[in-house]
Amino acid sequence: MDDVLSRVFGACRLAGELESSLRLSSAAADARFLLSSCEHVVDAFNNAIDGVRMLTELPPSTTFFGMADLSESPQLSLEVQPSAAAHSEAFAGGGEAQVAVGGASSGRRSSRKRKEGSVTKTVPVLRTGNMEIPPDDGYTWRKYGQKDILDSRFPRSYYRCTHKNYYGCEAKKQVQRLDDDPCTLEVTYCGSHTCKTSPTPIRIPSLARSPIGKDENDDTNCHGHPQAAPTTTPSTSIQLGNWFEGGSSRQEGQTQSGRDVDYCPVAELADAMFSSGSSGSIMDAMYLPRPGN
DNA sequence: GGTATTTGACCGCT
DNA sequence: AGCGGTCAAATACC
Repeated sequence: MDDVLSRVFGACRLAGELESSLRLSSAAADARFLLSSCEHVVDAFNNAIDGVRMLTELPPSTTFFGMADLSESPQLSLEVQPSAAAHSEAFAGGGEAQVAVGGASSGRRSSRKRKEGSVTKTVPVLRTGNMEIPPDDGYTWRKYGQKDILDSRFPRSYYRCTHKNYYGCEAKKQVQRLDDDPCTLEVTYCGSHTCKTSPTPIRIPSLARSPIGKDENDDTNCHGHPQAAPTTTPSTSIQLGNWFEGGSSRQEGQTQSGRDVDYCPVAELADAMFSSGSSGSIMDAMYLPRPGN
């Protein structure tokens, strides 16, 4: 119950902070920012609604409240099936996106192994100069595979949560560039981030080879954004910072000097302020159409 | 030296 | 049998 209330309060706070930021900054003139900000608020409320539904044992919502209108936008549409955990992840990064859960987002791929509860989200590739930056989803990912897909010009990349070994986090995602729109990525999230809910890491000595000194006393988790867990909610100004960047500040590997970093609020703030993005290198390889394609 | 990425091989599902 | 997903050795990077 507390968790549900926290979600509600968190959503209210997000809305209030959005209002404040719009009053205080020139962000109001930025349509992109407005869109992603509104999405974030809607997401927070829907997360709360799902929590309430679970409490009342009503069937989970099949559509996000208010999203029907948004779905008419060419920039954003949603198609959701039950899975509160999964959909909360899909929204971790905000930004314009299309979301579908349980597969069949495009109907193009059979995705036979796509699990129930998976969330498919299409996100635009952000361009910064010559670089194409995938939007940040707020988590840290480690690439574990790449595969040529039968009817796709571009390979599909497979990522798992960087903290899999340490927290036993089973979250995974697949990233693939769309054939018909190379400027768009289709990101499929599978599994939930246990690393975000577990205050204490799962100690598997043989597996926990990640920076022990850093993680050992680190009660933070692998994500920098609040999901619906207000107890670890960083300041919204940080989130807004990421939104301003199109959420591109962090992506695969959340690296600093090439290594995974569990960031503290200060580092996060600095990151948000200075757009210290490190993404791109991994995805670049994926984005480049292979010769012959 | 430690960690992340790449990539060929393997496994299981359809 | 073909394909998608994952593993793990090799390699790259810091």
